[in-house]
Amino acid sequence: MAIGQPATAKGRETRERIIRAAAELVAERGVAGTSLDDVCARAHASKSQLYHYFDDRDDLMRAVARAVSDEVVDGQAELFARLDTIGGLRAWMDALVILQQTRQAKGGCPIGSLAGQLAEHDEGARLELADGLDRWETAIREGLERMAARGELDPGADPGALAQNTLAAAQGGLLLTQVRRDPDQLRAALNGALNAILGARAEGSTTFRIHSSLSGDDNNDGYPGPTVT
Amino acid sequence: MAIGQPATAKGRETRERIIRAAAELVAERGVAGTSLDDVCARAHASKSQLYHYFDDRDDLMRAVARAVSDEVVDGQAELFARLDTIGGLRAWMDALVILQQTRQAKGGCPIGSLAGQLAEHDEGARLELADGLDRWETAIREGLERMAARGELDPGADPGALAQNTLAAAQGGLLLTQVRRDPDQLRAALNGALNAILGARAEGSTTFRIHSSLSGDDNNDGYPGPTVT
DNA sequence: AGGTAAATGGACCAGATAGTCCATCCCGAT
DNA sequence: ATCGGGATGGACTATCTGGTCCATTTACCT
Repeated sequence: MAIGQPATAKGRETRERIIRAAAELVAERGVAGTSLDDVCARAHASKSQLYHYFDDRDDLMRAVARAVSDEVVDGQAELFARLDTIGGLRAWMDALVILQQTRQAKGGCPIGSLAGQLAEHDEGARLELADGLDRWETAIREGLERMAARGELDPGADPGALAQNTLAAAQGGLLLTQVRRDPDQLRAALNGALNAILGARAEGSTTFRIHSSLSGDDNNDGYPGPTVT
Repeated sequence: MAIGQPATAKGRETRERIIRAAAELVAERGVAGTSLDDVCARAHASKSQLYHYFDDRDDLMRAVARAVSDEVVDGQAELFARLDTIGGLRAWMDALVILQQTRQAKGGCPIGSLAGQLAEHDEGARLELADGLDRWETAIREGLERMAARGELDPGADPGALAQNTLAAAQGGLLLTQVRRDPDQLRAALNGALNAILGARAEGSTTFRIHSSLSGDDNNDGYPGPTVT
């Protein structure tokens, strides 16, 4: 049985180093392509250290799932804080698209990608990833709720449903982006989610056209996309 | 080097049997959890047969990716044929949700799931999966185009964008369904996509409320979901 | 300082796995 | 029938990988 949490500062450092190395390798080569020997080598650690802090391979991958979830969610914290305005929503979406562009559409969403590799194999890992998605969706929902509290959303609008929808669009868009190696797939999907939110704005808050195309550039309420190439 | 296509009927049969066995095992245990010995055992074949028809493991997995793509797309053919009406769209979405319910939300989309496991590892497999998604999206787009041709969609509506959006919603919804073990996630995501299509209907074709909630049951144009439990 | 628990080094093992090899068998064409 | 190539059987190997073990060192507390 492995130690729960390291007792010393040095121990915590080693544990973290191992998780980080494992997460990097998993991102590069996938779960299956990552061996414990590889992890040890990159972390400058020995097998005994790895098994001192983790029960087995699955336990390590669970820790990786948690670390990845934390990184994805925490990494968007500043953007999440501004999700209570249309501009903030656009900024968040832009950031996601730009990130995919810089990554050349490789890898997809770290959480979504791990899901396909771990969800059916290890229940604990599945729950870690579900927790990450929950925190993500919660951030979106709370932003929309703040908009609603300011009266900017139609009273009949459901921030929870809109947030769920937006997260699904992000995940689906990221998957299409990964498989097609085309960041535009994410942009288009998020565009659709944004239009759903725009359609739920309170009447009179801003004028907009009802039957607008989802992607037409002549649509003021459409999502023009980031300008980075 | 492996034979391209088997020369005899018996050979074709064997090759197919191997692919089917591999696809089944991959669906059950994932790519990483499937060994070639397992595949041989289930296919009642020997190693020499496997290596007679495939170059190596990656080559086999590429064939699996193609077979899975075909199965997913061909398996929806009858539903695809009716995607040119709102009722047909609903029927297709219902079928997807019901399928997830019967599978207890396990596995997600076969194509999407394979994507996370193969896309970054093997370019050929990625292309096979991309092709499957393309055929899927094409089916949706052509349905919407038939609606547009009948004048049931707003002239400004973009069937291509709506189809892309719908596919992204399906994939995102399937991923959320898998991670959260909740088929409702798919229903909600498809609901959003359907609302986008409903919003693009030609004016006057049917009355509908503009600022409707995405999931409210009091919304006649919303997507009530299948009644199966 | 000294003792105790935590942390580390690294050899070692058993099982699994991808891939090889060659002898044999089957079947259709001549 | 027979002959040649495709199809098959299945043993074999080299390597990799998860996991174990124990001796040794280091860090923390009193």
